[in-house]
Amino acid sequence: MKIIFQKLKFFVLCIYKQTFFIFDKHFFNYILIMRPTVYIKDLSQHVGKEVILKGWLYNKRSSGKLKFLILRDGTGYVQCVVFKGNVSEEIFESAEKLTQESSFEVKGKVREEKRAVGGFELDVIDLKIISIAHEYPITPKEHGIEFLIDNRHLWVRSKKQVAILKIRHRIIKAIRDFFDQRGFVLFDPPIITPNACEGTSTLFEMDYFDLGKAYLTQSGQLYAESGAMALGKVYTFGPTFRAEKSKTRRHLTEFWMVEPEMAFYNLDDDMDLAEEFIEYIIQTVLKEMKEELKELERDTTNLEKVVRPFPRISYSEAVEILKRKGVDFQWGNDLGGTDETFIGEEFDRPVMIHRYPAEVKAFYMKRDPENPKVALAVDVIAPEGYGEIIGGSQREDDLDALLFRIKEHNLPQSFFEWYLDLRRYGSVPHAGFGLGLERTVSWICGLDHLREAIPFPRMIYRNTP
RNA sequence: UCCGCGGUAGCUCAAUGGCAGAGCAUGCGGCUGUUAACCGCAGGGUUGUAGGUUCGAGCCCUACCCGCGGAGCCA
Repeated sequence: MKIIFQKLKFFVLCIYKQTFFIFDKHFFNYILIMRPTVYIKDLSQHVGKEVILKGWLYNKRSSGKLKFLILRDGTGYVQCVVFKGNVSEEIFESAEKLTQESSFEVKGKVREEKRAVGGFELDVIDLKIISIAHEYPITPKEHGIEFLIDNRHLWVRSKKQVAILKIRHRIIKAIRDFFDQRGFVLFDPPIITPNACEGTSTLFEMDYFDLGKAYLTQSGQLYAESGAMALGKVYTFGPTFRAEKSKTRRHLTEFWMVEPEMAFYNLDDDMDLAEEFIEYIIQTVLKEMKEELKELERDTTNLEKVVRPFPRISYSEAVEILKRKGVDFQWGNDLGGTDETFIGEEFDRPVMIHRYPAEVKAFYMKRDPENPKVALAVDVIAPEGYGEIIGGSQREDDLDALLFRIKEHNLPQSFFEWYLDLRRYGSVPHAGFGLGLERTVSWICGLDHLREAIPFPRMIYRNTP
């Protein structure tokens, strides 16, 4: 504001009804300065008062001398009523000029109005156009997914997308609150890594100066183990990358994952934490994001059932369920997406499947002392067909056993020397898991595709906008 | 990588092998309570690309490009 005053000597400052006006020397144009700032979500506190709102035109309807402007400001939507008898000719024409998504500020009196969406309405006294929008591509009619994704930078303005993104934000906050309240320390792993973490997935490769190839991380877990040995309980939370040419609604090439890692935890402790974690996320979102879930028309009856304890079955029991359902399944194979859906259907809340055949799981998972054929691993399958949202395990803490696994998987031992050091210097039993953020968002919001669960999805055939 | 489906106006979609159309959006006009408002008028097209069959192709055939859905892999 200082700059404006210095540059424009001939401007006059006026204060009228809590609003500052700066007029130019002809008293022709003026700039409104909001005092106080009012957002649509707070309108209930201003009933009967004059306020100034700033935002964008979501939709417009008119009826002769009456215009209905639906304003959105990111916090909500409100219908602004412009009646020709209440405003100057100039203001009425301004309202006429507004196109979809034009930005403007509007001054008016707040009124409770049952007929309007949101329950409040603004009787417009003054209106100032900030910028007239060009013809907006996303019309109030339906669009195809290709077009919407092409226009993702604009699509995020749409009601459902706003609701999803707000729920995503709340889930992230719930995740952080959960761990922070339980003595976990955030421990950020590197994004650029010298080797494949689990040795199997295809990674995004890059040239790293004179050091040869480097890769985008597919998991922060190995680094988190280092953190757990330093800080006891840690969690990582960041983007991870998979170059797999997956082409399904359950996959992105770039996605966010939260990975807690705890010293002195065994598999049972790990499962206890995982179910408490999921319950916390779901119940928090149900309690605090009612409006957004309603906007998404999400039937929350199934989500409400997500309370501890969750059913825990072994992989072998899962195979029995599949066989009982008539699925041709061989003990030893990994569970596919459809298998998971079949098993998920058996329960009304997330199901934990533990003790998988060691051969289908990663090298760092500890074998079950009571049955060396299985690893102390656990996957949590979300209901309603949303599939695996958590994968975790107790880690191999014995140096010799881990060395054997690395050789068995043909992994280059030199890359894992630092990881082996964690077993050389005060090894302890420890465990952890990873939760896929977008799958969680997708499940809670009832989405049919992961691409709507992240602002800018990265998929095999798309890296724009 | 494999299997299936699709590509027509800015968008969503129609169109027996026979004049390329509608709704929304845009522009102009009308309406004092609209809720994806409504009513009237107008502009808007190299039917993904390249070949082929045919008197005639948006439609049939071939190749390619792009996208969507699924499988595998995984969170």
